[in-house]
Amino acid sequence: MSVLQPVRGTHDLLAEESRRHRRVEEVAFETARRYGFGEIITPIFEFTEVFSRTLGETSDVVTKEMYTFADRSGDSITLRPEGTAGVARAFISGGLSQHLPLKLFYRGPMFRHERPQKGRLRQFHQVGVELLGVESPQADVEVIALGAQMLAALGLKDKVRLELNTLGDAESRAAYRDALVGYLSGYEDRLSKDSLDRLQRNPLRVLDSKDEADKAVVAGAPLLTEYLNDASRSFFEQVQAGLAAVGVGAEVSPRLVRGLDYYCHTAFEFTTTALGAQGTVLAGGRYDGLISQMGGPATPGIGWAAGIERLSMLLDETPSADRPVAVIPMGADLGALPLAQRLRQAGFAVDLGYSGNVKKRLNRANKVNARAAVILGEDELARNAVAVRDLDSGEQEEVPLAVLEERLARFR
RNA sequence: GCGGGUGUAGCUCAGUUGGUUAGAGCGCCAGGUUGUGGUCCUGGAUGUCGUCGGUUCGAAUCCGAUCACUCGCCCCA
Repeated sequence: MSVLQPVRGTHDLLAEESRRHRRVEEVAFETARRYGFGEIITPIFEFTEVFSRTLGETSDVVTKEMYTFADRSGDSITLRPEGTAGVARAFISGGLSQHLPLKLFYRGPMFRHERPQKGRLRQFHQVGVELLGVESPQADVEVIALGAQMLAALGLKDKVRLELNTLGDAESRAAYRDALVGYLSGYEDRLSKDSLDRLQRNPLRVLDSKDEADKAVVAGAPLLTEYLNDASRSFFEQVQAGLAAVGVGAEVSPRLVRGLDYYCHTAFEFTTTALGAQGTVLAGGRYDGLISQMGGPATPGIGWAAGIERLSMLLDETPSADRPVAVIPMGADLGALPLAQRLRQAGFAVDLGYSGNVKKRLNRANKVNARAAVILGEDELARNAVAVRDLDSGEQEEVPLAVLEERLARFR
């Protein structure tokens, strides 16, 4: 088509799409607010190390998906690929350890240089929450319940399911990792190329392989639950019991793992089958080691992020736009502009066309789905009145200018 | 990053075995006279047929490259 195309994987959101997008954002923020979360707005770019150090040097995000560039002073800058690292950086640089526990909500664009697909973009948007400073599994329960409530408020309760797993603490995870690598190394001849690669970079990922041969090997692999120490086992049990107590249904999914290095204990995903290959709609977990790994005071944390575009696609209906009041003059110089101004200042959404006769202006009023029309005619104005027409019923009445706002109130 | 599919007006699409000025529906604009919409009738505008290059007397139709979208893989929200 035109030479002027948006950059691959980016989109303009307008009209219906933008309303769906905003609805997801607003419902998420409102739900988070009820759980005591306040908003944090961090920059959309950070020094590259903020991401490369926290996400793991070998992760896909760091090795091939970051938008990185040198700024004018030569510093390496990266457009944020996710939200947690920036929040963690803000926590440390802002000395927020004085305010624990800290409950933060964020929203905004994220950038990943991936091959676009349905529900997968290069600039996409997330809402997310982080709860910092609480070791207790109560935090995990609260954060997951918040996610579930937000999804329910969006009408998605029946479209998603919650998968839950534990990665154990560092000790359990290390022990299991060794056992798993030991087991898988015995089958290198049968594993797929992808899984041999995973074995090097992120062995737990092999558990989630879709390759049939891999699945056969994985079927006999040791289970993480066998390697959990008492503390980790107890932690996971408390999370499950807590979720049951607040009525959030979860399925334990032993093969659910996380791609990013900083996770421990709880890992969870809300998934759907409605988005093709992109099933994950909201995902997160516990990251007790992250803040200290970045050089801050040891601080536990748990959080999740959800893709706004993915949620937006699942919405059953598009929120309707405002229904304005149309101001329609039947001739020039009838004071339409001052009247529109007066109504706007009184709080009405007012549509005022720029040209055309009455017929055309009424047509336009339909197009913008106006609820009512205030029609200015010379005869009525001579009596200090205007005609107010209910555009749904077609009823019209003459209203004295002095009481216009009052009579218009029902069309708001 | 890898593999498959697609790409014609704002939108959804049609375009016969390559053959003159590329079509439909919806939408848009204008009219159906003097101050009233959503229906109806009539008329009108709009496309570098994604882009670039090649084959041919001639290409929207064939070939190549490229870009974008789309499905799957990797990975992820």
